[in-house]
Amino acid sequence: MRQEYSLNAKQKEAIETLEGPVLVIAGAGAGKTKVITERIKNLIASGLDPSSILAVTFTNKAAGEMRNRLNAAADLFIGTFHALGLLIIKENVIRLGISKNFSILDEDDAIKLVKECIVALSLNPKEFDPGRIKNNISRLKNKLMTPEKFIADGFFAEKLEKIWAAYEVEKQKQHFLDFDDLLIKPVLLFQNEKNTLEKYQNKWKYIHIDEYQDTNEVQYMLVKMLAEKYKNIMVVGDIDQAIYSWRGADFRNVLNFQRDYPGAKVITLEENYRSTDIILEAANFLISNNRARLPKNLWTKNKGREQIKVIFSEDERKEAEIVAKEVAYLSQTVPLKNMAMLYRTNAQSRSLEEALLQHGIPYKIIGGVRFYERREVKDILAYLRLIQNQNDTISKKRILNVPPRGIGKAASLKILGNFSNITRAEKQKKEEFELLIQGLKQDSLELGTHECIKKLIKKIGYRAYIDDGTEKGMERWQNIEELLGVAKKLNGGLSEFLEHVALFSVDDRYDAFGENRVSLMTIHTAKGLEFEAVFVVGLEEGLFPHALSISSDDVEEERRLCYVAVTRAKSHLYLTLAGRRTIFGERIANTPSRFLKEIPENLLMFINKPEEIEENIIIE
DNA sequence: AGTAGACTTTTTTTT
DNA sequence: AAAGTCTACT
Repeated sequence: MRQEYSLNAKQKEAIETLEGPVLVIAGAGAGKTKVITERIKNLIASGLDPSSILAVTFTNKAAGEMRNRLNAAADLFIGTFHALGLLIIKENVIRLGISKNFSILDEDDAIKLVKECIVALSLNPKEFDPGRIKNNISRLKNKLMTPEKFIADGFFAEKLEKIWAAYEVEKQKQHFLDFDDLLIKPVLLFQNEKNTLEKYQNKWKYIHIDEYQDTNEVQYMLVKMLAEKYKNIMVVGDIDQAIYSWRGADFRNVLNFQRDYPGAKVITLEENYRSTDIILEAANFLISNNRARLPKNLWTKNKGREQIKVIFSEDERKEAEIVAKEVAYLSQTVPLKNMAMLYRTNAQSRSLEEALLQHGIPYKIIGGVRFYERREVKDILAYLRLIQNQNDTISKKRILNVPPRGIGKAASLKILGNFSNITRAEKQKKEEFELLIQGLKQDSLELGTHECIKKLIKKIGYRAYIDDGTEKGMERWQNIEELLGVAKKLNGGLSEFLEHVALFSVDDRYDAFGENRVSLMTIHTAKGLEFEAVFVVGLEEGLFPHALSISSDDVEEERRLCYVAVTRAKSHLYLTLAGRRTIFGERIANTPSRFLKEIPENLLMFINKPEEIEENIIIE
């Protein structure tokens, strides 16, 4: 992905400004990663101790790429906000009153815990959807709100507060931190202990923040605190690529940078080194429909040879079929690994996959049902979490009878401590289970994680349990083998392994130089990547922009998402749409996305365009 | 305690 | 349409 070109004047200015606050506004493909890495190189070349440099990225993938470009050796922190938070927490567990054996709750388990709290409060989980409640809690936490400070107005808010309070208590009891805690705890620590904050301020004197438009309030606070003393901070961002507001991100942080850091130098990078002029012009027209933005006009020296192809098809199957055929055709000149199919929702990958299989085109899905969330993987991880943190009842509950060892619902409740009328047989089962965990704990102290997991699988007979000879069973076993592979590669202790599993997701495995396959992923996942040929599928009202964003009046974020999608393409761009689509097993007729109409027709080449696209609704 | 079949939910995006 | 959850029966 490295761009081989000499630096332009603006880029030079950015990488040669080594002191003070700097805001770099960098459009898509303008070389922002290059600016950060080159500036870090300059800092090190000027004699600065690398360990006083901090670089925070939005994804692990971006962090990995940055580290590659810095030729690995340099000893500095490059990582996500969550990894940074975890580092600070681990160095201050005692001050924070957190058990050393804490575990990180993944989103799944966090929602489970919320559900338990809802049930414990005698509320109906159907009325108070655990996932939605968890979202609400998360949004509030990311604004540094607490259940105590929260002023509940109205029935729902009152219940929310109760559930939230119970959730926090339960987390404390079971030695859990959720993703939000990884950011909040350091901020609270710094607010309460100025000398601790100062220690970190003195440690990280030169701070770099990537994707600043996607920082939320806690992240913003954390950065502000760390940068306050020396004010050597470079943030890089692009408001037009802000696509995480639903997660609490606030692109106004970019707009406020000059207010927060008076005298900040502002550098705007507008020359794009990625796409053709045709693709860029389309992107510029599209995004100019947004009101909330800073005027910016990306330009390029790349002359495009082909228009953007807009392909209409009857339904999602035909859409996938055409896309697969086009990929096969393109593959004569463009390697598969330089092509990507991008979609709004994960569910769309299915039809694409089927068509690719039929055509025998190798592909890989990035993201989707995430690896660490697969049932068999979670089972094994639950054992490991319980070994590490005996207070973790979420994991205990999960594996008490997995594989089946005669502990049913009733016995399970008693063993988890809710009842005292335990029978002799149940008591024995309980003791056997405890013995098993103790034994495994001993193994984990004596063996490396890889060996430890192998022994665990053997002891509980897990392979026989999941690998039943069917194709699915084989696949499950393969996932376990992959997990073993991760453990072997990491070659560290159990807690290190569990941390890795908690903070790194599958998309981190994406490798631009790896196997020759087409990539399939959501547009969110594609942020920061680039491909010779890009297929953006499903450009229909209701899907993209998504119906939920239309009803909540947030189409501008969808448009930014479309802008991100379009600007991933270097030379070939395809926009496809279907007249009807199966959603929830129901055939739905769709009209073309408004985004298509926002691109001037002279940049487009229509294929299979129906006579009257507006009246493309057919009653079946 | 374990399972087959009914019933329900899913699909917005994720560190 | 498919996967997950619940229920009632063995």
